[in-house]
Amino acid sequence: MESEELRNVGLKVTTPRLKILSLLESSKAKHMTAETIYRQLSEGGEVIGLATVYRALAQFEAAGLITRHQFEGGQTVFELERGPHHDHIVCVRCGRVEEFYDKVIEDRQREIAEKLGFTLSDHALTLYGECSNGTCTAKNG
Amino acid sequence: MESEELRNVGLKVTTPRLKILSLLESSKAKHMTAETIYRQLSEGGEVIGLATVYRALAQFEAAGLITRHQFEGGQTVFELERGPHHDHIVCVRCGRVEEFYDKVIEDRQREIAEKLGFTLSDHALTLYGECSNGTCTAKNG
DNA sequence: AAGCAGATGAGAATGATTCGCAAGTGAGAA
DNA sequence: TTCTCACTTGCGAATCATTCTCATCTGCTT
Ligand SMILES: [Zn+2]
Ligand SMILES: [Zn+2]
Ligand SMILES: [Zn+2]
Ligand SMILES: [Zn+2]
Repeated sequence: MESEELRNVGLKVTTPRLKILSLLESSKAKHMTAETIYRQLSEGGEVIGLATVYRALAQFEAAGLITRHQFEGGQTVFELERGPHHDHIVCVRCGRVEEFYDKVIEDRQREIAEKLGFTLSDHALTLYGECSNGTCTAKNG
Repeated sequence: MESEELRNVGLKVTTPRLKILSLLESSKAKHMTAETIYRQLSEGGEVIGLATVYRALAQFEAAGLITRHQFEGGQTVFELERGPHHDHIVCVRCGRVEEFYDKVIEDRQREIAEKLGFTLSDHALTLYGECSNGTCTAKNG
């Protein structure tokens, strides 16, 4: 249950937090903006403030429950931290986001950091391109 | 001369553009924010608007003269597009930025994009970590 | 049931970036 | 050189996303 997740990371179990966490878990869209979460909850009849959504997301992130991504040209999106680490490739035409994991790249990053005298703590890798015509759902031709 | 660069990319040669380009070329800091550029030019006695700086940077980027980077937790920074492509590693304590290029990673990205049915057009890779105590200039201990 | 630290909603405040517009200025034409 | 005009610029207003303020509310503990 989501209540457990919140308790486990030391967050008080409140209605707004539960609703946000539930939405993230049930949504078909893996990557959501604060606005989207706010809107969907509001449309669902919930009385919740945008500020609360931002606050909750920040806390969830700090607690390691979710991760934040900043794709260029778009707003910050959040996704549940489930399953193994992965990076993203974004279609610059339709916005579709695919995930991938590449051990070679992951290992290389660590080696590079070490070589440069850094203790690697995180990384952000996002590829940009156009998805194949068959799958691209871009608005204009 | 900078005038040439501007002409070559089809931009009219104007004082503001020349000043901004010159600053980018002469500055010891490779990565600068629009604000920094604006402030340094203003302190140098130039009469220039912040909006003009943003406009010029956007045009320079579109023309391929500079590249834009968005390191997490910081403002957008710009750097002259000179020399070969490279990615960055940023110290989360002192903010120091080092550059690196890794062929293995670059090649891998292309393969991944292809496998996923994307035509790769760009990518953003930034590593985060702490640089060695000897070189880190973090404010607090 | 009572008490309190922490949480929330609403709206104001921020900070970065973009817009709108009247005035200014390159660069080719005359 | 001067004329023209589309392109530029400075300035302030406007946006947009995100954060802050604060009075009110709500989970837990006792
Ligand atoms: Zn993802
Ligand atoms: Zn697409
Ligand atoms: Zn660089
Ligand atoms: Zn450092």
